[in-house]
Amino acid sequence: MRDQRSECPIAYGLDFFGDKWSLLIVRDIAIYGRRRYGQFEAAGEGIATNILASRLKQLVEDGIIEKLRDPEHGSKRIYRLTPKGIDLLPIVVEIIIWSAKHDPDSPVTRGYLHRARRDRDGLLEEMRRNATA
Amino acid sequence: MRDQRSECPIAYGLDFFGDKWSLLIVRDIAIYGRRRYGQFEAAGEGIATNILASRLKQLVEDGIIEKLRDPEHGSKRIYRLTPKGIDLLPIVVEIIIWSAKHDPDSPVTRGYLHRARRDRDGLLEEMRRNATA
DNA sequence: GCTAACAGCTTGCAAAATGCAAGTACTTAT
DNA sequence: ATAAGTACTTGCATTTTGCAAGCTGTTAGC
Repeated sequence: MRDQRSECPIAYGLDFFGDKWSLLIVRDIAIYGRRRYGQFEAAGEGIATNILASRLKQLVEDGIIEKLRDPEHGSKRIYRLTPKGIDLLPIVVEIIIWSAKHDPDSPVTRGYLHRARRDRDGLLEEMRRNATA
Repeated sequence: MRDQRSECPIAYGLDFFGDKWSLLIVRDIAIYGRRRYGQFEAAGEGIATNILASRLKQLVEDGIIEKLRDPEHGSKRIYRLTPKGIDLLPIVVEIIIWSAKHDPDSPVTRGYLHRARRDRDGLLEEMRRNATA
């Protein structure tokens, strides 16, 4: 358990994912289907390898993702979201909605936004299925 | 406009509020009704004064909060959420829900969680009204 | 009008975090 | 046996954060 800053639930949550990279890793797994170290590294966000390794380790320790060995390739490691990590998806969706509204160049489609508002539970359910596929 | 890390909407949003302190400031204004520098400082989270000043300045520059002079007290500054900042409230609510689920000592009440799920729009509307009172 | 207190910062510097670039260890492919 | 793939670790430079003291503008009290 992290040292707690305060008893506020927002501060509590931000102690887990209040840095930039943690939610981007969750995004990579949940939205882009990336599962391996090299894929995170190659995601194009410019993360340093020591920071990536450090964040993956922290997210595993926090129970947000899990690290498995690829049975077919001994060198490869597979990262997956745990249920605790999957519970971050509503936060990810709200960030997408916020950015779509405030980024004039946002690539988010009208269809996605429509679905996020009208069928939010359905969208989240589909994301959960994709994240555990 | 910040230097953009990538075109991903999550990365875009996190460039605005991906550090710990920014969302805590939004929380202080929206949930605790704090509006002044001294109240943010005294919120008990341990923020350094130079960081607080720097974050407030950045949030103003980003259009998330606005800074007004108290007409009745020339030294005082009043910070308020802009519409862009108010649009962060759904993210704040999702963080509260996540923390309530995963923090065994969470102070979040069952009533709050019930409302967040069954009357999410109503809760958000009430928060918006409180944030602009 | 002067002084103290209030309010909101700024500054210099130390500590911590982040990132660069090279290197390491284990595994697989040839 | 060697080269390549994969996932890191390491040393060090750079950047960010935070501490503590101090500064500037305004108000309150006398």
